[in-house]
Amino acid sequence: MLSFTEENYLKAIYKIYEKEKDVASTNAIAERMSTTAASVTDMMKKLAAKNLVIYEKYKGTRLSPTGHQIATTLIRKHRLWETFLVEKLDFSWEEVHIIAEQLEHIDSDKLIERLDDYLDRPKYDPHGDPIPNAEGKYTLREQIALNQLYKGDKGVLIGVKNHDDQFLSYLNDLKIGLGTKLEIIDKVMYDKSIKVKIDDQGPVLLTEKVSRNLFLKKTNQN
Amino acid sequence: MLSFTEENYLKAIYKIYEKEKDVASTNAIAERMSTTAASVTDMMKKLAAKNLVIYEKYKGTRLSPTGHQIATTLIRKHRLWETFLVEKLDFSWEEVHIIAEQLEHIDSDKLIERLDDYLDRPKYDPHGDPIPNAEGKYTLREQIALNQLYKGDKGVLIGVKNHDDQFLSYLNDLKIGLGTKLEIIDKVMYDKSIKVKIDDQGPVLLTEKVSRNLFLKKTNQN
DNA sequence: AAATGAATTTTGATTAGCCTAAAAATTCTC
DNA sequence: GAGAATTTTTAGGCTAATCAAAATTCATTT
Repeated sequence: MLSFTEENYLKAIYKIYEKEKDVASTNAIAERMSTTAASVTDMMKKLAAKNLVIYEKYKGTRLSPTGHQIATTLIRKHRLWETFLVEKLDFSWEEVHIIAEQLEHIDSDKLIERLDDYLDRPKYDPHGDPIPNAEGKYTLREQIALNQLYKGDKGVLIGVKNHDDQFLSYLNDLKIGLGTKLEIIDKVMYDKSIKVKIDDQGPVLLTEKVSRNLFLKKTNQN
Repeated sequence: MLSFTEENYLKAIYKIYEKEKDVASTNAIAERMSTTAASVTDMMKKLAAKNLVIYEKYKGTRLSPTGHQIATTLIRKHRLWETFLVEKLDFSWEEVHIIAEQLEHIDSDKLIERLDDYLDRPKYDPHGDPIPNAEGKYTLREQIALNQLYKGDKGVLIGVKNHDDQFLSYLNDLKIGLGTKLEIIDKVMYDKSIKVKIDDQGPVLLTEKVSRNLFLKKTNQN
């Protein structure tokens, strides 16, 4: 049985690996866990002794197959719970992360599978992130960030890169959510801001910082 | 913020108090928590320092108003989650306790209230136990143990005293659950066993050990 | 009121997770 | 490739929660 803390370390390593596609450095793990490098070194030794990670002094840490399995299960649980909170309990997408951080540690295989069934085996969570299946596999969709599109392009929002409270609330204010149709009216070269039409509403100006964090499925050809 | 462990201590004290209507002795708490009296003494000092319990050396421990509030909230959460697991995820009543022991520690007021709404504000959990409301109040029903009834009496099962896996599974086998109609066909004075008709099925013999643990609402007068 | 036995507390240790400060290894820079 | 800067590890210590064993207090009996 793993502790809450050990599980969180494995998840942190997984997340770093997802981005870097390389070993997770001690400092990177420390930053993600809001702790010190010294604590990370201690924990890596412990997890290595349990064969959950492959740790090489001064080189960094990778997940072992077992560690990887545990990490993807945590992601699966997290995203299923987020889906439950939004779909069934009517939470909004910026509220669910904190609660799911707790729920993901509930230990019951049967519970996860029943929850998955109850939600009709969803493939994506309320932020558009893929939900791994029981084997840890998930399917990525073809998606492109809004700032990569051109004037005249149209698309539907299928995911967000940033899961920040503030960012998501800002999108709520703009009435932008998953499934929202967006069309690029104009791009301002000077500051890379983009004027978009939102679900047939009047046009709105989005800064590059925002448009970079919106993933669309293109609905026009070219 | 309380730890998982501190919360469990408060719940243990509450449960002892529910039964004994008196102070909870150090040994009684130790037994419920499967720990030693020494550990309990340490913890009582800590909880007393936080004003969650009233602890008097060598005398025993009672809950403070704050401690009582926390304990009933835990019971509330536990019973709501059990209800969720049975009603929505189709678990059976003997499986839910272990999982709810974990879920009850999830910290989010909004989550509890949303869950309560989602379940249509149930008053009783899958074992027939009352669910405290947000203020910690609950309503007891008029109920009587099956072994207190007489030949010819009829009733509906509205609760069970024992929550043991084995006991509940045995009831499942007999097709006895909450809402099941029972009628006393005969009482054997010698061993206090009772012959009952179950929901219009053929009669079955129940030992006193079983009948003592079944709470009914009487449906005949006399 | 002393003695006995049970209940409870104190004492001294252990483990997990974390920290700071110092030392060591690695990487960068010129 | 030597020295500087950065990263990582080691060393030593702290706190929370636990335990076994010893000491204390309480309750009861004689």
